[in-house]
Amino acid sequence: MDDVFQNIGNKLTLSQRIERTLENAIREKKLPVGSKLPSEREMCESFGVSRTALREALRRLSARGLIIIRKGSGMFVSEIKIADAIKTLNLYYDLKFDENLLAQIIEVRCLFEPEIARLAAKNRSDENLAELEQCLDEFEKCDPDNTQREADIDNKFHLGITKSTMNPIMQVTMEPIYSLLPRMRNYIYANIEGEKVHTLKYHSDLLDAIRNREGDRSYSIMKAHLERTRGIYHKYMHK
Amino acid sequence: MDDVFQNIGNKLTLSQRIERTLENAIREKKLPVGSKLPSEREMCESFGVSRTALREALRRLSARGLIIIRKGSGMFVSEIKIADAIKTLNLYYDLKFDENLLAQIIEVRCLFEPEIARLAAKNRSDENLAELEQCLDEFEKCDPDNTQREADIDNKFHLGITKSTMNPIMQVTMEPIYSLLPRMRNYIYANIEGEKVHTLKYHSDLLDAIRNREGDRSYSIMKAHLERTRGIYHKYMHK
DNA sequence: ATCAGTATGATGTATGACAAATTTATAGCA
DNA sequence: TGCTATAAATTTGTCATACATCATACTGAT
Repeated sequence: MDDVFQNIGNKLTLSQRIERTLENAIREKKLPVGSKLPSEREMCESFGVSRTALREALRRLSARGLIIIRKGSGMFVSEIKIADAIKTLNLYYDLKFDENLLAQIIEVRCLFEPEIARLAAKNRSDENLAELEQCLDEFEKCDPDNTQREADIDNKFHLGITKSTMNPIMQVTMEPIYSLLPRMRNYIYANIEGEKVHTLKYHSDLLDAIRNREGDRSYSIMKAHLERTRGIYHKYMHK
Repeated sequence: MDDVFQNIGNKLTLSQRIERTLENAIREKKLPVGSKLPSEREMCESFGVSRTALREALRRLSARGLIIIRKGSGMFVSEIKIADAIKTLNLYYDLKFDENLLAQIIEVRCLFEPEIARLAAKNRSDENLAELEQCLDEFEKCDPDNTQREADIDNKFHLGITKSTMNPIMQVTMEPIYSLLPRMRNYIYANIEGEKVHTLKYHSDLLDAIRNREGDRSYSIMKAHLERTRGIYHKYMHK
């Protein structure tokens, strides 16, 4: 082990210790979600620290999404949302962004989404179906010049299929992928002449297969759909 | 639209505006990674705010991993790490944890990892191979009573395969899944009598297939490997 | 009972002071 | 000149106090 000598002089600051204490209390559900924290004055007293140190700990916790602070009202244990993690991932991608990113995303989608479509056909609920139908409808009616909105609806459709797997981990896993797409809207097939018709056909076929619980067919259609996207990328984008 | 009257009173606090300003500067790389921020005194002056407000903004940024603060030294723009996002996800799972989680994870792995194995066989480098070989070796030599270490090495092997796809998005996408596994070590097949032999065989076969760049075979072995895991889960764990 | 105004308590910001850690400058020496 | 040890300056961490701003509960008049 190389890390024998580490973590000894690693003194945490006071506010970090406070942060950790509160975080553990939340993790162990001594402070359940939705509950109100004591006021700053009270916590200062019970911790025996200044308001400054306490507040800086609370700022950190709120930045991480563990608590929400309402001015004049109080502080509450917050339900951590996937969105918090996705925000961090997005920031990561913002700084790591390179020209290969789009190709890599398409590759991931080609690999994962057909399987997702298969599972969705098996597990979908009627509500899922309704949502997908609405997406398709919106997509159909959408102004072709509004490529931004088009891409958003496209995205929502695919996310809807992922939700239909009824496996929340699946959704959490794929969310960051989908959240990456909007930022590269302008590079995406949506604004390639005549592509909307194809997308519409694929989506409509997919919906049909999922409605009838045809797993293998859903798989195939999704595969063809994304492979076409990949082809377009290589033809038009990849210089 | 129902939201005509929304988002007007939604005033951000001063420290939040400071946070956002600095965050944007980092995103736009006006403050490049590794660069030193001005001192608190200087920023207070240029922003025209108190030290309190500024510091609370800085605490938030450091909590989110955008900057690191060194007492007596200064503040520096930090390279955001995937680990930051994964920490948030882990917190999320900590609070959302229910008995279905393990089954859901296994399902995701059954769907995704065979495809990953196929791609890994195609794209792996010699370095990837060496890492996988080392994992296998360690796994073989590992004390069977040390199920914790065994599970960690197992994990590392699978993560190594994901890395071998040479697609960083793939890695980022799967990392949270793998990071979930250690916490459920005690529920996992590792401590089921005689299971190590099977795992070893699967891993060794997988390595062989990946070495020879046999994509389809890698797919099949991985599928069988994980389906066995799923079977064991349903047999032993799922009451 | 309804509504306006008020009192109270919560968080947000400002200021000044000192502590603690680090870096930089300085003085002394070889 | 170059090195070392000490001193000084700089920077972040914490404390204390005061006041501003927002949300809610209370009060009282209509």
